[in-house]
Amino acid sequence: MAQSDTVDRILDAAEELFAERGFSETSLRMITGKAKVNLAAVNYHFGSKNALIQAVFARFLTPFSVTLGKSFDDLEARNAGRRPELQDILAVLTESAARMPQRSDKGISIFMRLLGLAYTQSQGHLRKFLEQEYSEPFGRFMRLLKEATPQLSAVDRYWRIQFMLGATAFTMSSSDALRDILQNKLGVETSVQEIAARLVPFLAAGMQAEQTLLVPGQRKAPVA
Amino acid sequence: MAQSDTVDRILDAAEELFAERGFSETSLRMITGKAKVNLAAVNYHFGSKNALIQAVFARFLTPFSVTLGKSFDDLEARNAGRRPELQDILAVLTESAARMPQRSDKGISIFMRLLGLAYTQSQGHLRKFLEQEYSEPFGRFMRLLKEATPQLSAVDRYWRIQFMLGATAFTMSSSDALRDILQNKLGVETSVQEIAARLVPFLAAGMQAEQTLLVPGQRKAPVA
DNA sequence: TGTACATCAGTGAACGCGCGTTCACTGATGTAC
DNA sequence: TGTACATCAGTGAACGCGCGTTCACTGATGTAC
Repeated sequence: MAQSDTVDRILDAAEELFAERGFSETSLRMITGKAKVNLAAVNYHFGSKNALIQAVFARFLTPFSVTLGKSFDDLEARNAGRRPELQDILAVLTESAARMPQRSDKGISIFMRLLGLAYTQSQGHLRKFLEQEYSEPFGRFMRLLKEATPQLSAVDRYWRIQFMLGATAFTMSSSDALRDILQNKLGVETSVQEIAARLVPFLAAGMQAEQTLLVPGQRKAPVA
Repeated sequence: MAQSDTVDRILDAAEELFAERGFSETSLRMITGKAKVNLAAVNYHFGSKNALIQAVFARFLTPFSVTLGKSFDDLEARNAGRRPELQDILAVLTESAARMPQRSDKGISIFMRLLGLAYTQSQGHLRKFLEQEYSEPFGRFMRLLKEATPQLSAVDRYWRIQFMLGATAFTMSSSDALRDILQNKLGVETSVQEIAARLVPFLAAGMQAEQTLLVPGQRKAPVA
């Protein structure tokens, strides 16, 4: 081999194992075993396990954020000043994800599950890394969401975005397990694209629900 | 001390640390250190770390499922044969949670975060335990949801329930962090009750969104 | 009432194990003169 | 064209550490006779 493929083999194995088991439950010995490389190669090429985790994310998030940026450009050009529709913004996200070059047929679901895990597992270093590297496309997404939901107060919008992220990250982060259950219970096969197609209307409807009315002091826990 | 309180001290410490850091990231040494008991006491009283995790869940889930069962009885009595409203079913859940006797002011948020972690972290033994112990109230909740959404196909309902669980579990499992951000960014304080009051309309609207229309073969990933 | 024994909560120290990381080393390839 | 040196990917073995668990033991309390 003229150029080493050790780095890629490590990234491939790590990506799959992290998606399957989470970060702290995946050891370097599992990764190097699956990748058929020497244990010390991870620290040689990446420096540490944490740096490897970040490299796994960078490898798929960097091209994705480029694709996403272009899709946002298209969307804004199409709308030419009019405010974008919420459903369109969400569709841009799912379509950009689907358009990514796939390393395997499991590509999108691994990708989604990793994003879910990043949010869910308490990996401080990873959250910092993602905030630093991808604040631009994330900020742009938030700005578009704000324009598409002018009727919401800032606080309502904030929480509803969390609810959306939650439904998405959670569903995608356990999508393999969920799909298996569905297949057993209902005898239906479901692709990631189909899940996304079901998710988008759910999220859009939730975001556009009637404004939350909070009566202060209402429904406090009663004294026993 | 006539009766030992070691067991309760361990459960209190474990509950708080698990909610803060997750299961595998919390060691028995942290727990026994915080509880000010001997390291070996966990294995003496519970048998293993996994059994301790299950005991933490049993301590709050068992009384909760009793309360919830009664609230479901009330709901069905009130409706007397008519089909229950979706919003009412969800409200019963949040009110039952709020009515639980609290060990501290952090009670509900710890409780919620633990449920989120149970779903999110890959703890096979815990999932099995919860399925065995609490299948009855969970099944009842699912049946009520089905009655309240007769317009949905079984597959659509299945996925939308996953989306609801996701939004809830995710939001609750990081609610402290989210609340901190909100407080910093927007200068607003938010209680768990208020988050729940915002979440319920979001979920209800999502569940009742227009039926998903899937055109087969549409929006497949294009060949590059 | 006194003695012997059983039970049980709790303890201190150690066990073996898997972890991420380090280190001295090899062997192939490229570069300078 | 040949030799000396530098660079670099990769390796095998070991390091120290924190982990969950175990074990022999203590000391207080209860029970039987």
